Amino acid sequence: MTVAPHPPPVAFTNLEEAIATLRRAGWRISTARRVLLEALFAADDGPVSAERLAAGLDGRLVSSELASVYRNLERLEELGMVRHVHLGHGPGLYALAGDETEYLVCERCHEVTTVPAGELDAVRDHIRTRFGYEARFSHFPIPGLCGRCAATLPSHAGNPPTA
Amino acid sequence: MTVAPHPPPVAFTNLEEAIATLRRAGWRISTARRVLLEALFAADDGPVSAERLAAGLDGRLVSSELASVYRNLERLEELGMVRHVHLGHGPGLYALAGDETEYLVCERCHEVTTVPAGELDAVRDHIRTRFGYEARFSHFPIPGLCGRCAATLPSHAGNPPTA
DNA sequence: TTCTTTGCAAAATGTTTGCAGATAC
DNA sequence: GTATCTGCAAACATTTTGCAAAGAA
Repeated sequence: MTVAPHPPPVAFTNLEEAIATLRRAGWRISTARRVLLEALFAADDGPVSAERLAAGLDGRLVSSELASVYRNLERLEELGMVRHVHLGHGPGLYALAGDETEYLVCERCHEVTTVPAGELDAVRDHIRTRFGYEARFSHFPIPGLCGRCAATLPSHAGNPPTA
Repeated sequence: MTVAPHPPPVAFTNLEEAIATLRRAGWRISTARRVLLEALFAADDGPVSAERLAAGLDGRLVSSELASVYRNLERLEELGMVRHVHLGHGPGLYALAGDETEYLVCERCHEVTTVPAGELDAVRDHIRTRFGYEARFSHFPIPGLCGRCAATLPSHAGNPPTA
């Protein structure tokens, strides 16, 4: 299975632009695709599972076939219009590219801390300099322990103050 | 400054010590468990899937039941003697705790860069200071692009086909 | 008309669970 | 003797695939 590269900037800010982009890329615009894009645009509470997309965001929108949703998400990701993250052990969660929010996830209490794009640039710079590696925390999140859990933990090491 | 992340330090350096630790924790030492520990100690080429452990590292050792392997790995992990990583989309990979090697994985070519314990301390410090969060890269790796792929990639333009 | 895409069903993959019998202590 | 563990089979969750029919261009 293929993991998408850095999403190229396929410009689009609304449904019609997205559709135009797909047309330009030679895609046929089926109902299933239009509906999937609508769901992606309508998903305002962060990345969404394929299942929830297929269910029309729990019934708010027209629902569609899970298999087609997966197929289209995969191709949209290759195109750079969609990305997906794994927050913990559940299903992958998908979102329109462009929102490059990153995540810190607590392994213990599963708290998810949202990190606005750019705030990890210093970390990325460090990793690039040291390891020649262009880190991207938007596919897998950064796992670890939130301040609270780290403080609670049977302290065997210098654990962080609850910042 | 930064010390071992998550797993509590359950001390053991060989099979017999590990078994003694389990006994102390009230575990019964079944053949399945002994065999699993043997496989974990014998796994010298990095973290191993449950399936490969169950297969006695491809036949080199006695094989055992996959379900039991999962059950025991889970409990060993709770005890802090085992940890697991997800490198890419395959099965989880397990290793004895103590080796806190971390990983950088290229999303493009799947190259895995091994990072000796401690070398990401600066990154961890930064994240702790900034977000009050004790990062641990040994469960999910840091994803991104290796130097070669990042160079190949028309920095955020164009869309190379994913292999 | 032609080639892509869908919908459905079935398979594949990775992991978890229920339970009766085996086994460590 | 008894509570823990195992082995097996079946369930489960997520994702992928094959294929005939539908539909976009």
